[in-house]
Amino acid sequence: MDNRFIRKLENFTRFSEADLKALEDASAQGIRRLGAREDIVLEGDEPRYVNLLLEGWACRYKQFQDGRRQIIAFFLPGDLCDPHIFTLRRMDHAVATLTPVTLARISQERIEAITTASPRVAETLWWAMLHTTAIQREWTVSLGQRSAVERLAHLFCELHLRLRAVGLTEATSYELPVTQADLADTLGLSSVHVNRTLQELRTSGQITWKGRRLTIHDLPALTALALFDPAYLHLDHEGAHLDAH
Amino acid sequence: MDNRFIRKLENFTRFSEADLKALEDASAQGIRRLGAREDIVLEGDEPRYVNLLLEGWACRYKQFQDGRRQIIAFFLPGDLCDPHIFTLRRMDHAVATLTPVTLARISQERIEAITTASPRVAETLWWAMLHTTAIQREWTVSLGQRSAVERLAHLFCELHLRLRAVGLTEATSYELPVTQADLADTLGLSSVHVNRTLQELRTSGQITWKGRRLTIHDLPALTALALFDPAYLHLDHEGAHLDAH
DNA sequence: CGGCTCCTTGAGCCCAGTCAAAGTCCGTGG
DNA sequence: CCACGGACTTTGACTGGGCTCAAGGAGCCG
Repeated sequence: MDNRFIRKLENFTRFSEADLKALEDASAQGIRRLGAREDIVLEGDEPRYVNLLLEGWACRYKQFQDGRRQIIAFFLPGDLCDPHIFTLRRMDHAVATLTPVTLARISQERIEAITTASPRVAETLWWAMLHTTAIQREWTVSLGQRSAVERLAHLFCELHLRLRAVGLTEATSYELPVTQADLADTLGLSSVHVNRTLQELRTSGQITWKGRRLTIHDLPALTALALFDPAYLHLDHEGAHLDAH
Repeated sequence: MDNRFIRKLENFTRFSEADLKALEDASAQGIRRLGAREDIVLEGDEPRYVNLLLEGWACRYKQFQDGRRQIIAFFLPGDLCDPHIFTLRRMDHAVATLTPVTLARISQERIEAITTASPRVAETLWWAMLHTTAIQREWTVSLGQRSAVERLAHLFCELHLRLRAVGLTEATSYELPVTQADLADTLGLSSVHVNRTLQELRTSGQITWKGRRLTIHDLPALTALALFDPAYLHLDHEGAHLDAH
């Protein structure tokens, strides 16, 4: 299966044929391709569509007048930006691509149609939203309490599991198509310090990061260093009681 | 009106008599009183009820084995903890009181009943959840990009508007019933540094904080210092098109 | 009045930031 | 196939915001 969206959602529950068809149809609507570092949604925009990321990486961010920028979240393939965003009048943050991406645009009506048609799908979109907010909380914890190495290690562990959930990892490695400056804006560090912290992880033999591919050499050790507990991702088939068949 | 919950929700839309009755009834269920610094929900618990905070302050938090603690969110009177939390199997964080509180416990069935009975109420609970996650994003920005003074100033501005939305401010002041250590765990600072930063705000004439009451002497100046933009709180009657009558 | 808890202050240190320059990689065009 | 340019990474030297440790003060409650 190459539909990362459905693949992600099936980490919660297994769909029926009808569910699958409805989700496939929804993710084939309004396909757009964008290049790297393009804005998808601007702060202040009126929400018009739900954007579904099919390929590539994007991010939420907020930027101050003085240039400081915080990346608030990463969108990975299969991630849906805010299924209920229509309730709000204006976007309070921006969304931009990090790499070239493929997006689907899903209308409010279609979201309503597929959730009305299947309570299982409705519940699963709820789950996706709770999963997203749980990540946001964990980022709050990282920025508030973790040191530079811990933050970096934690992010690498999180990305490993999120990408694995959509089939985008090899055994111990994955594509990490962002710059050190992006990581700096994500982790609340300077890019110089991200660079030095990466070297610390490299020389201690924890990771390799060459030509966009990150390899984790000792995941248990990195997990311990990061104080990483995967429970908050809720990727462990928690909707088993809703499974089809 | 002394129902802070309804008062908060009416910052989004105006309810009908039937909506009001349903919400009043829901917030009168399973009333509990707890003292200061008691846990309401533990990390790892199975979610059983939605907790509605009627009086007092509480917080979400996460704590590491080594003692580091991050307060992830404040719950103020009228705040509802996670209306859809039942979808998840286990809590990935804890909730505790900061002051003595009064809580209502709302069951999953009742939440479903009132949202099914009134699409307006359903939409408003959606709004409340989006409001909460927007605050979480802004805290991410604060911890990632704002300096100590800016973080403190930003928090004071945010609390001012959130408390005003439920009628808990005087013109320029409000009750701030937390310790400097709590603020430290919220802002990712040490309590010593919070103390020094508070003095900076005091000696520059921005605030007074005596006997639990915080007074902001020049809100525009504090807003500017904090780079505070209230848009993310979405407290500006954004559901006007849904108003009853 | 004794004993909490919380706040305040001082001294010294360190993690991470800033500034600046050089090195590397990669795509593009001649 | 090489030269160029731009984006990104790496390194060095220095600075500073915020941390730690520690002790003393203030307020409050029984």
